Order: sequence, then structure tokens, then C-alpha cells
Amino acid sequence: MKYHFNEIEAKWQKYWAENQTFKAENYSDKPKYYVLDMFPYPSGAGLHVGHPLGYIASDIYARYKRHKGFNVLHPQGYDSFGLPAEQYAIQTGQHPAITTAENIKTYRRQLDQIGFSFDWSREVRTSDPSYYKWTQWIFIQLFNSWYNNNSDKAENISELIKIFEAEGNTNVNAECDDDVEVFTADEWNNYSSEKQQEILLKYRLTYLAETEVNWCPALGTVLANDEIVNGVSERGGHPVIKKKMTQWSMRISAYAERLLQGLETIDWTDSLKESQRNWIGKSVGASVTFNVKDYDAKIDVFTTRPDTIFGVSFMTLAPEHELVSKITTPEQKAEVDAYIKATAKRSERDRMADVKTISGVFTGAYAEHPFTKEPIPIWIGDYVLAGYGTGAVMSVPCGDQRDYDFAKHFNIPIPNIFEGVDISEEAFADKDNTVITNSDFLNGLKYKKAVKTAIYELEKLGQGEGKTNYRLRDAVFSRQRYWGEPFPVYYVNGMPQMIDAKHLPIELPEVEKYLPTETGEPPLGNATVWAWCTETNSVVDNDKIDNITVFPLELNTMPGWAGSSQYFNRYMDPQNDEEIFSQEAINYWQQVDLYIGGSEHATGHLLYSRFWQKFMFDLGLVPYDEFAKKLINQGMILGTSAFVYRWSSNAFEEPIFLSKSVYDKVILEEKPLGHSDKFSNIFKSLTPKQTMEGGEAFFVEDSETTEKNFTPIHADVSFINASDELDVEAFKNWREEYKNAKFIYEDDSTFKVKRDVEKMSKSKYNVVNPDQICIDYGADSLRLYEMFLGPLEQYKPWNTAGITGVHSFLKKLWKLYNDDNGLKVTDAAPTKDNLKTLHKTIKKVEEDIENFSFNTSVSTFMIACNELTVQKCTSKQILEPLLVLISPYAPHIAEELWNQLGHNKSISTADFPKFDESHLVESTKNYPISFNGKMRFTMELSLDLNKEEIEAAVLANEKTKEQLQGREPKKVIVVPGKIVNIVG
RNA sequence: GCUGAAGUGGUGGAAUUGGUAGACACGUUGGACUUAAAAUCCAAUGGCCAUUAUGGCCGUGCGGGUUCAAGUCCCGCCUUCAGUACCA
Repeated sequence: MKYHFNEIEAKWQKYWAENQTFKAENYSDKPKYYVLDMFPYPSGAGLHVGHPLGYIASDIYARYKRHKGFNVLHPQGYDSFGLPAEQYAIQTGQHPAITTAENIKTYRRQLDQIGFSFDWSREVRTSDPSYYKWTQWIFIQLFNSWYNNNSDKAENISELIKIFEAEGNTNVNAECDDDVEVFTADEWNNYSSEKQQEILLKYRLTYLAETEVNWCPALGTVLANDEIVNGVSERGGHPVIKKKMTQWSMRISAYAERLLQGLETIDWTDSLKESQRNWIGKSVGASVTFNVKDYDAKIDVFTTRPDTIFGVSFMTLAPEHELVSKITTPEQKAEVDAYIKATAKRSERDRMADVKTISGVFTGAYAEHPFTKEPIPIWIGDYVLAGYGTGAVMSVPCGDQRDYDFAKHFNIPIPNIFEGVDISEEAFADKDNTVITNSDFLNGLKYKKAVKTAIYELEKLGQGEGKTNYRLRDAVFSRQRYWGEPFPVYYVNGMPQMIDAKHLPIELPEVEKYLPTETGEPPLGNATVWAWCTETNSVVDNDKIDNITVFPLELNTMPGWAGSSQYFNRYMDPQNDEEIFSQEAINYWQQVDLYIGGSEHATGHLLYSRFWQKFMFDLGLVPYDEFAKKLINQGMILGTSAFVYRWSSNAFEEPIFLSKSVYDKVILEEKPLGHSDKFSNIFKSLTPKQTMEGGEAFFVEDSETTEKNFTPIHADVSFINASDELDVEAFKNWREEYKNAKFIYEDDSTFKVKRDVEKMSKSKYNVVNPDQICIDYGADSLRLYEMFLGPLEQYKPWNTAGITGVHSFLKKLWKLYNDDNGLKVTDAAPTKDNLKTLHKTIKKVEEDIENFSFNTSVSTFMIACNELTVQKCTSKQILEPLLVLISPYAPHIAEELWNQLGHNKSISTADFPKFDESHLVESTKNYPISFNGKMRFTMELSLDLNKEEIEAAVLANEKTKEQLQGREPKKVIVVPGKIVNIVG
């Protein structure tokens, strides 16, 4: 019987689906284990071989845990809202829901053919109203919450209102907007309803506010900070500008400290935690208030170096700082205005690009030093960022390089306040070796003490206090797009109102066009049925808007990360229509035990999800304030591109391609191509583009052999075989223009390509589709090979050629169980060698899986299979447990052979084999005998021997004497069971 | 610049606490089978030198160090990749 992998795989995939083999129950006597993949965006291009890498790893782990007696939750779903479907809709008019559904179908087919053990009964799609109902629900909860710094958690807004009614806001210690005014209980109670709502918005965890946003004109939407990479949009690379807009924001900054501290409690990769720490950007220092001279204004700054307060020689405001227009003197006004105009024009990217250029303008105004009362000139400069701290800095040129450069550039004095430090060349930023001088009461103090003293003195003056600052900004939550969750929000007199949760979901309305309206409103502005009737509690025709009972609905939609910030909990109880999940379900599954996904989500999805989880924890909805106990980043699989060299001569009609070593030679020897006798036949057969006398001379002249005369061109990797040879005919037929191309071959008449590793992408023609791999080699081969490529976390190139290794392993494995006459497994008792092979395999595979070292397991299987083949093992007692070991990796072949062995239940229900040390106990050891640390020969010795006996045996050996050549060994190191080293 | 990860044959990679470097594969070469090819099987395969077998020297990015013994530990560099970037 042969190994017909296509039949076997189809058979078992069908079996698993029909029998719901991997359906997880929300109760069990078994311990629970939750394995989750970051869920995919179903793109139109489908999967390439890089995508399933993490899914295969998590699937192996999930299957392994089932064998180990766990009740495993291993769900999958789709992050199905998103830009590409919308862009496609704009171009074609096709409703994004339709394209999305089609793409999901493709994804599902591709995932199914790889044989994953997902519990598909729990599938969720973020674009499904029954799912986004709960996304909207969480939004309402956030709206109805504020962050109490005293209890250090989110609380219901009604508690805050009670406080306002009883005592105003003077004693409220909340995370809120900076510009909240102070009011008494009486004042509060006399405020109009609008005024009260306005104030409450400044406290809510999701709030509507005029904020400076990252506007991307090309995409027609705002972007969150994590959606901008190097000053351009992550998707599409479009420029981004700053713009003031009224937008929903999430008060994630309230959770900055807890998000930071929480990192200590979770088993995530260090690099990922470090990214989050940087993103949160905690810095400890002080806020200092400077009075502006001759003007009733104050400038607040944040500094990490209050100890250097006497080194301040100027102040710098961001050009966008609100005080700039107020304090600028008439004489300086023209210059200041021009500067502000110039900086506003520059995109974020430009500003980042030239960090070197120093620019700034004096405002004409002066601040007053809090201690010396000396005047300090106030400048503006774009090296101060409006979005960080207060948008103003106290500039201490002697202690900060940027301030130093700025001062040098504009000839501002640089007072030195550091004892024994030369600052003539650069600023001195070293805290540890700081001793302060020229600083009044700070003289002679070291950094730590000076900081404390400075803060103490500032507090006494009422002009400062210790403060901790975070780089983490509140996250903008509105997008001017169609294909996202609608907000459950309508507007009364311009104030946002939440729709009662019992009327959710608010479904996306139909629109004619997916573009913004002519008046610049988001696409939902095109909807004609998009108003909220407070009497019928339903979405009604826009014509009915009377602002008495029928009101306009919010036109923005939620961002991509809304739907992905809680899905891991929803999987626990995905069909529940009454609650986001039942308490039974969440208390049973608790949190994700293992989360596998890409590191690109470090500061987006993975931070927002932690934020929402902490919020839900505050509400008492979830038992843990971290959603994923352990997280592993899988590396990326790269493509191995193939290049052919095209001679860029325009002398001939036909393109000319050079095989790799021909090219190498031509470049190395700099021999004109046309001159070579070897190729003269080829050149004679070419059609010259223009007839000219002495055509031969033409190409000789034209064929300089520098690299620039040859263009490397991507050839589709499907034309390349394992030996890097090009299928020339396939290549010729690939493109019309190559039909008559000429090829200069290797000496052995093959045509070889150059290979290079690049990111897998359509445009590089190095994308490998898993469908074809499954057809040619089977899903089990694909799964094994993806693991065999190398460590999970590493970036590694794909090369289809190597898959024959794992494929022939599976064939060998099959032959261990079957020959031409069918099953050959017997009840024969296992030999000692058989048992040894089995048990060392059990040990290694178990250790490997626990350490997520899946690549080494595959080698271990190969070794076991080779050994058992040599041993001619047919013993069921060996071959049966071996199948269970392999089944997480290659589940189809394992199921088939398991079935052949007479089992009628899925192998996934089998127990993992128990490792028995006794089979590995050896009586002898082949000792490596080293001389001065270099291994010279080996010696078989009994393990019963003690140190002295081993030494004696080794020294008595002929070869030892030969090595020593009469020298007396100075020292003999014997490590029993390991090694012998002779020094001498 | 800062932070993180990594550098081992022609290639992917292995080497669990310092203890036989290169497991397992791919590729290559040679051979068997075949009319031929594919498939399969066998052998060799880090480099250099020697060859009559036994061998010898070098070798884990570079330079030092610790140690009986270093891919592994320590110090100083170089390179690559990723993230981040005027964060006061």
C-alpha cells in the first residue's frame, strides 16, 4: 500500500468536521487550556506559506495539550472590518460585506486544507452585527466610566455626578482633560444640562474632544499614532499632517502606569515588553511654573532635571503653544508668525527628517526665574513637540544637548552649573557624576539630593511639584470610514448621547457611495436612513430629524482595533446574545494561556487589548486584568527570490538573458560579451534592431561589462527547480515580451538563476501558495516543513526545494507500518533497541514542545524513523505510541495509521506516551579522550568505573601513549559519564 | 543615537547545565536500479595538507581574557535585521 496523502488528508479533514472532533465544552473535569492565534484580516490575496507558520505552531501545541489531558480551547475567526475591502468598494461599488464574505470563504478553505484543529463552532467575525453589538456595548461602558486615581480604577460616572452634586470637583482626583475648571457643588447644581454634559465629557474614559489628530488626506481619515510609521501612514505610505478635529478618544493614558506595571506579571517576550515600555514612555521629574514678566500668564513645563533649575538660560515653546500668540511682542510678531506658518506647513515627516537643522524665533517676551527672579527670554522652536508634556521646556543648555545646540546657534548664554565639568564642546548629561554648583541652595549636592531639594523649594514657592509624565497619548477612536463599527451615539444640541444598550446592535446603514460626502463628511453622511428616533428606539429616515424626538446619528465609525480588543474573551461564549460572555464561561476559561502572533502588533492591538481588559477587570467582568498569560512572536517566513540577468543592450529585438555563472564571469573578467567566440553563434542568430554596417562592431562596442549593463529581473519562483535551474520554456511563456528571448546557458546547458532572500510579496514573484504545496506534497509535509525550517521566533527564508526532505520522511514513516501487502505491524515484543529509540524520542519531543522548539522535534522524528527502519521494528508496542508523538505535527497520517491499527476513535483522544527512563540506562559510554582540550579518539568504557579506574584504563591505552609521545601527563581530568581530558 | 535580537559548512539549521562542533535535512559528487527519466536505495561531502591505513593543521563575525576544556562565560569591537526616534 502506498502513501496516498491527498486521499488520506481529505478523509480525515472530513471526519474531524463531521464529528466536531475539536469542539470545546465550557465545562469539563479536565484542566483547561486556551491556545489562541492572532486573528487574521481576510485579504483578497489569500494565504501564502508565511501566514500559517504561527497557526501550525499553536495547532501543534493545542493538539499536544489534548493528548496531555487538557480541555483545550483553540478558536479562530476574522478581523473582517478594514480598509482594503472599503477601497475595493470605492473602486467597484461592490459592498464590502460581499467581498469580505468571499475572502473569508477562501481563507477558510485554505485553513481547512492544512488540517488545523480549530473549534469552528466558535468562529467570530468583527463585521458581524451579532459580534459588533458587543463592541458597541463596551464603548458605552467606557463612556459611562471615569478613572478615579484614589481607588486607581474605573468607576461608574454616576458616582462622579454624586460627588459633584455634594461637593463640586475640588477634591476629585481623576484622570481627566487638563482644562477642567474648578467648581463648587452649588455651581454644579446650577449649571445647565449641556454645561454639565460638557464637563462630564472631560472625565469619561471615552470622550469627544477637539484634538490635534494625524490626518491622512490620501486615505481621507485620521490615524492613530501606531498607524503611522516614519511619519507616513502604515497602510499605503501616504503623508500625514496635523489637524484639529472633534473626535472620539480613548483615555488609555489613565491606565499608563498599570499597563506598565502589568508587564511584570506576564510572560511575553522581552523585546515586546520593551516596545510597550518605550511606547508608554514613563519619565519622572517635576512640573515647574514660570511666570511671564509684565504679562498675566504662566508657563508650565515638565522637566526630568529639576536639579538643573539654575542652569536655565532661556525657555522654548512649541510653535503651536497657545501662549505664543498672546505673549509675542509687536516687534517680534512678524517674525514669529512667519515661523509658525513655515512649521505648520511641514509634515510630521519633514520635521522628523531634518533633526539636524536648528530653527527658532525669539518671542520678545521674558519669563521670570522662580528663584533668582532673573528674566529669561522665551523662544519658540520646533524641536519642542506640542504633543509631549506641556509643549514647553525650560532650556538648560549646559545639561541638555538639544538646548546646547540651540543656545550655540542663537548665541544664548550657557551658564555652567556642574562642578568640575568642561562644557565648552558639548552639554553634560550624565546624572550619576553630577555635582551642582552656581545654584544657590543646591550647591554641592549630587543629582538625587538636588532633585529632591529643588522640588521641595519649588513646592514652598507654589511654583512646582514632583510629577510623572507619560509619552502615551490618548487614542483617537473615530475613523472617517464606512467599513467599521458604527457608534451607538446620536446628538442632541451637539452633545453626544448613548443609545441604550438594549437596542444594540446599531447596524451599518446602506450607502450609495463609500466616499466622503461633498461637504466633507464621512461616508455615513451618504446614508439616507441614519437618524435615531427616541420614541421608537430605532434607526429612521434622515427626513424625520426634528431634534425633538429624532436626532442625527454619529457619522464616524470605529477604528480597526475596536473589534480586536476583546475577541479573545468573546470566543469563550461567542453565541451569547444576552451578555458579552457569561460569568460561567469567563470564570472557566479565565484568560488566554498561550497567544501566538506577529510582533508588528506590539504597540497597537496588544496595548489596546490590555487596556480594555483592565477596564473590564475594573468593572468586575473578567477575573484577570491581563488577557494573555504567555505570548510568543512567530518570525516571518521570507521568500527566496530568483533573478535572471538581462543584458541591457538595445541593439537587438530579442531580450538576452545570462545564466548566473556566465554573468559572474562576464563581470569578473570584464570581457566584452559580443567578443566571446563561445557566444558568437547566439549573436549571429539575433535580429539587429537597426541595420548598420559592421553590425558586429556595434555590439562589441555596446557591450561594456559593468554591472549596470545587466538588469536583474525577478523570475517567478515556480519556474525554478531544487538546483536553481530555470524552466526556460515556462519563463518564455510567462510574458509576451520574452517569447523570443535568447538565453546564454551554463557549460552543462542548464540555465541558473541567482537567489536572494526578500520579503514574500506578489511584486517580487516569490510568493509560494500553500494550496499547491498541499496538492504536491500534502498538508502534513507542509506542516512539518514549516516547523523544520528553524526556530519559531526567527525570520527564515522559504525554499520549496527542501520540502522533499520531510516528504520522504513521511513516506519512510508510512513504510514502517505498511509494505506492498498492507499493514505489517505485529504483536512482536519490542527489542531493547526499539524501546530505547521510542523513549528517547518521547523525552525529546515532550521537552521540545514544552520549549516551543518545534524544529528540533522534526529531526527527532526522522532519527527515530531511521533507527526503527534499520532495526526492522514491526512491534505495535513501539509503533502505536510513536503515532501519538507525531500526531500533533502530522495529524492526517497519524490518524490514518492509528485507524489501520484498529482504533475507531480519533488519535486526538489518545494519551501522550509516558516516558520511562529505565529504557535509556546505558552500561557503557563511548568516552571522548581529549589531550589539552582536543578530542583525539574515543574509548568504550563501563559506566560502573570510578574516576581512578577510568584514568587507569585511559592511561594504559596504546593511543594515549602515542599521543603523549613519552611526555608525562601533568593532570588528568575525568568527568565520569562525560569526558576525559589529559593535560601534558 | 537608543533599545532589542542575531552572526556556526554551498544552504536551512543542531549542539538542554562550559565537556566528541556541524545532528537532521537541502544541495552537490559518485554509484546501484532503468532503454531512458522520475521515484527509490547506497556512499562521500567544513577548509587545507598528507595519503600506506593509522593521520596532521586550521575552523562557530573580529581582537583579547577566564578555564584542564569556550559556539556557550567575561571585556572590547565589527556587521546584519527589527523597533524607536528632537520625549525635555
